[in-house]
Amino acid sequence: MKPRHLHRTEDCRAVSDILQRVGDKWTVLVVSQLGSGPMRFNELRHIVGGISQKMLTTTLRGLERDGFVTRTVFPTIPPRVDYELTELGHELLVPVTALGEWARKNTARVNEARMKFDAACPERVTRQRVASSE
Amino acid sequence: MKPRHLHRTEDCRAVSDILQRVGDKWTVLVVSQLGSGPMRFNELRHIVGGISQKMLTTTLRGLERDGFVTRTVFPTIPPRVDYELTELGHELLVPVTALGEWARKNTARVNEARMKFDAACPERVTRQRVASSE
DNA sequence: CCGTATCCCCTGCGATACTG
DNA sequence: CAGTATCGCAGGGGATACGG
Repeated sequence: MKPRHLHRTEDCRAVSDILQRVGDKWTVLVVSQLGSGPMRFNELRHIVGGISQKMLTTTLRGLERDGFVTRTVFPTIPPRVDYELTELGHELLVPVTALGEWARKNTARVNEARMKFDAACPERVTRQRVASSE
Repeated sequence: MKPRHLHRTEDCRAVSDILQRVGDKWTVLVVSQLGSGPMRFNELRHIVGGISQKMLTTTLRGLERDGFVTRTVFPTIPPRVDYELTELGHELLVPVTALGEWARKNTARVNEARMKFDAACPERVTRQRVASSE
């Protein structure tokens, strides 16, 4: 591993790749819930709320593929499937939770900035904050 | 603020919202570069590499709206526009960088998991991946 | 109960061309 | 130089219906 900070493009791509996994609509919500312990499909579905079974399946498949969760099938009737965070998944949860905490604390600031921006925006074209004059 | 951990849906929505900003294709790359100091439009465009002017504009607008960067126009000819991280932007960079570091360190593990999954996949998935066109 | 398959809309995003 | 406007495609993601 090179100690050089050449985050030009090469290295950042892979990082950006993982960041996008984290950033997609449901991943974080699902992983957060699984942080409390293993959970069944519909249990997860109910707790997350608003997620379709298609997207839950897709999300879980992605997480499984990336090695963040394990999928355990109990060949019973009715069938039962448990999802659980792997070691890697728990490790991921650390920086993700930190970011989540930051987000939670700063939501107000972001919303305020948005309202301010939207309020100054309506003319769209004349929205320039010039450096010197005006 | 309630001390209860009712991260059911209410709170997590806003968090997920910001997480998606962070997770979109270019935001992190742009913000990272701006972490080094203010930068001009094309300068940014060149360094990030592979981003279209449309997406750079869109990304920067979003970041500006959320209060993460400032946009300063110098009414000169040719025009010059500087983008710079705000205090909020710098603060965001902290947890984002932490997550980025984690991603950088664990890219190999994720890739390994992916290859393993893809290798073991055809047995459990009913439908095989058809050879893509080309 | 746990999925997969289909349809379909909507948006992200790239390519290109044009202004101030 | 720093955008905006328009087009077009590919993929995300919801609703629904069906299968093991």
